[in-house]
Amino acid sequence: MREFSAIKALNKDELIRMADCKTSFLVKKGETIFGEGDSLKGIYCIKEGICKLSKLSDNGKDQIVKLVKKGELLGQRSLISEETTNLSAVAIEDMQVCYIPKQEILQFFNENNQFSLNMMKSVCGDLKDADDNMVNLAQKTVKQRLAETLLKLETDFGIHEDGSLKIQLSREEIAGMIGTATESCIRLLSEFNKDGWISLKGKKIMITNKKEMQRLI
Amino acid sequence: MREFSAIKALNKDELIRMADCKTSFLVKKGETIFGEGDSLKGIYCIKEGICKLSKLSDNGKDQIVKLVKKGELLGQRSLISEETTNLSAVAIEDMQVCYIPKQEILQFFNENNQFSLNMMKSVCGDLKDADDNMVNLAQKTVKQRLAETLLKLETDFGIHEDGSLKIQLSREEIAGMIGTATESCIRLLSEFNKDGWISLKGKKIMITNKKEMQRLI
DNA sequence: AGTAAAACATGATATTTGTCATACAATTTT
DNA sequence: AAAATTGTATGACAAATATCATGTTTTACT
Repeated sequence: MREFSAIKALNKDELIRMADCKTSFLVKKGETIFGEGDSLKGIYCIKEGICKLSKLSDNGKDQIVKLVKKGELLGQRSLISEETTNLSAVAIEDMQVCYIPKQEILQFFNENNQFSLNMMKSVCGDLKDADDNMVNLAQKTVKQRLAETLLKLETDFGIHEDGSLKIQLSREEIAGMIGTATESCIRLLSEFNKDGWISLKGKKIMITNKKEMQRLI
Repeated sequence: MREFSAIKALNKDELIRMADCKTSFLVKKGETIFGEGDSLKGIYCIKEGICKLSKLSDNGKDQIVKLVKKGELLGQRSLISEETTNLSAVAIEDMQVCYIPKQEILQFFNENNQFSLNMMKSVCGDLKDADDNMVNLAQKTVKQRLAETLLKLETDFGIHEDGSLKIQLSREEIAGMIGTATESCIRLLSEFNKDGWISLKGKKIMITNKKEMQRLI
């Protein structure tokens, strides 16, 4: 029961604790948690790992809408709207995920207003991010978007001891975040590398001149 | 009191009815309801008219994120998140708007779960729209976005007896919706006109070949 | 009504970005 | 370990779009 009162606060740590009383399951890198158009009977809580929420466009490219990490929920929008999902969720690294049935969530809604309010805040946060993102996609150059995305990846997911980004994305995935062709993304990464803004060592990306990159945005 | 129970359902009509017990005020075309970064102490309910929610980008262009019409609320996101607004709200035509203080809204949240749930659904709907929009902005051509936007304007706001769009937007505003330069927008409208997909009579826009436009998207 | 300002339109040109082709490197499979 | 697949890289070119310039039309103003 202690865990159930914890979910009401919807803090990341507490949410994970609540999730502990659920049996979590492993989702391996590249595996799908749910696909576009699935109808969900509950939501998922991420106990470990990162996944991408993306939507396949008609031109065959996968646009990444959001990266979701430990302590966050997946599928709330669909559950609340009582619609099928508009996005797919695919693991970017191995994950531990647990499932909370719809029924249980609705019970929280009814029993505790603070829970509703917190859930609403979370969705509102997503909405703000989406709006900001829209403006960037519409008004900024690919170069600016790449710089901004790299900086955001650093702040959101941190760096290793050697300074390289902890999160590992393929060039195609980075392109999918900034909304450009993979080749363009690769080209710009090379350019940033030559300019000394970043340093590319194999798969690893290290931001070496944050100032200049921020100035570009 | 009947009106207060009505807001809990958050139907558009009922919401307007509730708003009736508030004194509404006139906002003239072009006037601002709130600007970016304002901190709101309540939300607005639109009883009549349409406004645009937009964000000014660094390049000086105004990106329109959403058009809001009769029966919809303004400022919920900011109120729920307890943050300053990230968008500005400007009237596109003369409006009748009424103001509901924060306190009153919070009371509804506490007293009635259905109200919370409905508010949440509304925000979730906005989030879905925003996500879809992101994908369009990132992956579709300006031409496709223009066609899609025109069709959406027709379904969302209807047409006059002569078949022309009821909503009147400047070329600059249309450009701001699809995320392009005003000149590019004008050029494409001319092209659509020449191709017989639309018909331009002064300010009026009439869609004359819906099929072809849908095929493009 | 006459003037100023804003909105609309279009051409010429530059820039950005996408596409296609090809090559090499890294990873996975057999 | 070899072969096959996938990811990364880069050049050449094409297409899309932005920018700048300029003219016309419409709207707003006093």
